Amino acid sequence: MTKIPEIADVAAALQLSIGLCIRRIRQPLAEGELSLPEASVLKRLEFGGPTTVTELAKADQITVQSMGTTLSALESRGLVERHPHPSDGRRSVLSITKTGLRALENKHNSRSQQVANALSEGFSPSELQQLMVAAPLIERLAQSL
Amino acid sequence: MTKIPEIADVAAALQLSIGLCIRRIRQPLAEGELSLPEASVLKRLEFGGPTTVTELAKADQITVQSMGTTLSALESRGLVERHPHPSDGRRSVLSITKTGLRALENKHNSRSQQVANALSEGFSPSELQQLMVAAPLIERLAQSL
DNA sequence: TATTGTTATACTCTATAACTATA
DNA sequence: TATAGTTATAGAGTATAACAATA
Repeated sequence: MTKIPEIADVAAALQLSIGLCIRRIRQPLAEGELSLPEASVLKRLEFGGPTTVTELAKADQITVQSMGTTLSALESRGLVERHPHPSDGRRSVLSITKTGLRALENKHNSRSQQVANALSEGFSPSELQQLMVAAPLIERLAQSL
Repeated sequence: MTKIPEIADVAAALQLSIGLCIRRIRQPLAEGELSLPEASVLKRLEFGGPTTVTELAKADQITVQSMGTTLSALESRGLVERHPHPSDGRRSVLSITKTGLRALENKHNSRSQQVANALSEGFSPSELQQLMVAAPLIERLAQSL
């Protein structure tokens, strides 16, 4: 019989694990690597097509200004391009460049890929299953903070 | 039959959920609240008793210098105290103060408590169980990054 | 020499505030 | 007025480098 866990125990366990994740993932990247927010933006542009700063900010639940910072960094490295919106002069339309697509393909240049590599090397299928189940729960937790 | 999840799917799901957690938890705290690293230090001092900067840094897997920053902030708010080590003049011994203990007790003044509150309000026992199973896996993932 | 700790500096990712330009 | 975006500034949490004091 599986015992119902105490809230405090779950909270403590998650804080420990997620806290460590935060610290690890946040560590400085080597030259040219993609940070988590950068990879997130590039993936959205790859799969969702060209869009605006405001839409990208909404998708990642950060402010427009913060998204602007990330986009400027990506633009200066030639990974995204800014074009004027055809009908609305206020907007800019962002799209991923060929260089950006190549950056995403590289298996070692992003935290995303490092996560994937770590998973494939150190976890069993049933553990992957358990992580898959937990992911949406963690997202819901984040949403409610 | 539960399907074995694709590595890429697990990686993407975890990035989304943990990434959002990172952004949420990192948001500025209200005056006097405890940040995640601050609460972590206070809890260690509460349960593990007085110890040194180096030990605390090891426990949270950050550099001594970074831990020093956190401790200085806590000290200036009167939540921890620094005392000379009895036999080794190089070391300082940190301990939690009564004010620090009171800060930990307050149910609303830390990210930790916010996590606990969110869990108790929005998750079923079986979901808590699933999170409990995932926590050590996430920690192992973080360790291997 | 090795260990403990501090100070100085910088980086990433985020925020708020104030602004310009367009609708 | 409202919306889209930029620029300026600040803050949290980390890092590395260089140093002083003690073992």
